Amino acid sequence: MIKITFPDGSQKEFKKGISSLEIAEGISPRLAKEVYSATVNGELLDLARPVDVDATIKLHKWDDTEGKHAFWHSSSHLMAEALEALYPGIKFGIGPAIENGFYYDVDPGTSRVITETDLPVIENKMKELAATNHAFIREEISKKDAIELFTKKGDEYKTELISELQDGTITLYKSGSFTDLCRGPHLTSTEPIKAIKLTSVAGAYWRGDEKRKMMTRIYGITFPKQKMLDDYLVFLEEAKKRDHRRIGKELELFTFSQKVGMGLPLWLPKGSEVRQNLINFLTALLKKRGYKIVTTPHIGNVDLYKLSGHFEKYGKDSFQPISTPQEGEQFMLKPMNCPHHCEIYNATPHSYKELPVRMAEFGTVYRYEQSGELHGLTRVRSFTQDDAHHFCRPDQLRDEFKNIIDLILYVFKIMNFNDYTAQISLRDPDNKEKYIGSEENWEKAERDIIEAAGEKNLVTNVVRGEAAFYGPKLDFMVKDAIGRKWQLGTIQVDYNLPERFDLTYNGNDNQKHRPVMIHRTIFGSMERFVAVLIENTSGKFPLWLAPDKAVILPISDKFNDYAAKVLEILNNSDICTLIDDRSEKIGKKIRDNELKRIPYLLIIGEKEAESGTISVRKQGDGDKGVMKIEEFVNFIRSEIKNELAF
RNA sequence: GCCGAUGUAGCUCAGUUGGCCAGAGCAGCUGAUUUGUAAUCUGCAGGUCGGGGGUUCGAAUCCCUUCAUCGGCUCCA
Repeated sequence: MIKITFPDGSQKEFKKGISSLEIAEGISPRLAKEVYSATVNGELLDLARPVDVDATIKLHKWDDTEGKHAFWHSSSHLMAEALEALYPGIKFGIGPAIENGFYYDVDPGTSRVITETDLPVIENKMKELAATNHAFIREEISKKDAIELFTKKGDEYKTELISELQDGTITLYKSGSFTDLCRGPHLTSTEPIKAIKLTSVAGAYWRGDEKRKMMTRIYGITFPKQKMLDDYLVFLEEAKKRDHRRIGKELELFTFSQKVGMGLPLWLPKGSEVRQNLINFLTALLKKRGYKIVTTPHIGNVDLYKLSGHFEKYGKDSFQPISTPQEGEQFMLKPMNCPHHCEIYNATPHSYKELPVRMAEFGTVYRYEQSGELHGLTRVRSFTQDDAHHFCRPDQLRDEFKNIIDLILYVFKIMNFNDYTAQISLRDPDNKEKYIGSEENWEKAERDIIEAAGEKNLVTNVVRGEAAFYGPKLDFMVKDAIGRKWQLGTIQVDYNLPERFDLTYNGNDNQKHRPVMIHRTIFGSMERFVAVLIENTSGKFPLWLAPDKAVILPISDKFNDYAAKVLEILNNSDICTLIDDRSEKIGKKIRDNELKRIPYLLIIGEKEAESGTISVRKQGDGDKGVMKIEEFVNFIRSEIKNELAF
């Protein structure tokens, strides 16, 4: 007998060699039906695997990531089986489960193209195969046999993958007529897969290398119940309505022009208002926290970027240098603000007593992003960073770092961004030559970041190989409407630029010392931040950010005079207000202005004109009753104050 | 940049296998109406069917090319 310990601490004895599935059945047959994989002694396994020793076990249902992953991973094999049936000779790359569903990278062979119109056919084949309810069978295989098997099959992608695996760790999974190289775990059978939707098809380089073959990637998602798929599709439809590109157009916030150039956003008046509100908000915050605001030009001499190292690394992929009438003189559109800020630091001598120097700028930068990569306001070629650089003594680094974390979290709280993730990006330990700076400095910087985040109780995931070339960083990501993650705030330690620009301060020993530099943004860029804000609020900005706070709706033309008077009072009280004096019925005016997401609708008719009041309706929330004009002014002011108070 | 898809009025979309002057709703402008909490009615105006080239008696529709957009990949200082 073996002893099994469950997550709640309870223990039970079972026969040696029992499977997780049988254990689940022993608890309840219903549970057994809902379980998709199990973690046994820390190892994620198929339900069918026998348990031979005393173990702690956790059974994974749909609600666990592990459960979903087994479900979707098996679905991806099911799709592969369908593809093999429909496209004989098709070759397979990798087919993992992802955050929402799964994909498989395939090579249909020359002269065969899979497009979206083919997806329903593949979907139907999958349903047909799923209905036959065949099992996923695990099999261990030697490296030699595995290579032989896939060589025979003619699948060079699989043989390439196998060649990099260690002998003795290679497993195959068979389902129906399809055999795949796979680590697992998988469902016991295709039986639970009830609802199937293939969502899109896209190109993807084999192993992410743009020099290698472009595979066809087919995305799909499956569920154990049709209702869950229907709900998911409705969610996607709803999310589309929150797309910032669509709302930006609807609410006249920003636009793009082919004549101006792709990826170069044009901020319309209302969008500019939102943007300016954000800038004013953050500027006030920065001044309180000891930042000094600076301003630098949009261009810089090429030599500046040669000195900083950016030219060597990114010069080829940037907007190309601008030549001047002067022979040999070249300027670049600035792709970042740091070199300019370094030179500002260098303009005056610094004592250890005045450090840290905190230098901030809403700096517009230009980066030549690849054309296929541009996306609304989230990925553009010109954008304004809420950039800042902290120049500090090494002993101040940790505290500076923690202060910035505080600031970012404070701003996210005001913005109601609750669903963010924090990622610590470190060097790729196997590729250290990719980075500049000394080993010693890198190690210290990485340690400082990890410890500062720890001291702030920040939940982070650590990713190796994602660091900037000059230093490690801590990034804050917020999701858009359909769950794509975008990096907003970032804090980056840099021991490199201070060396290159020979930045110094006088220590208490009257010797020159090297400051540490921290790069940081909170919004990331005004463009990306506004985009994410739009998608998170579906364009219903909080009152303090809204470009127009209220709109006056006279019930008929007879009250236009009184409406004009109210308008003047409100605008004079710094409450940006519009008037809708069209000869339309009040219902129509309400509808139109509700759709414009103006926070307050002020309805004015005979009663209001006589008593000097307004009837207040809150956007999305209906009638709020009658108020004196002064009362409303104070109400709006206190609302805004509340929104910004934490 | 790469793979695939898409491009018709300011916006959202119709336009059967190529065939008479390319349609609708919303928005806009007219005029009527003077309205009490999510759509009043009338009339008008709006398009070189992304651009260029070709096939054809005839192209929004077929072919080539180019530009842009969308979904991904790669990249992201």
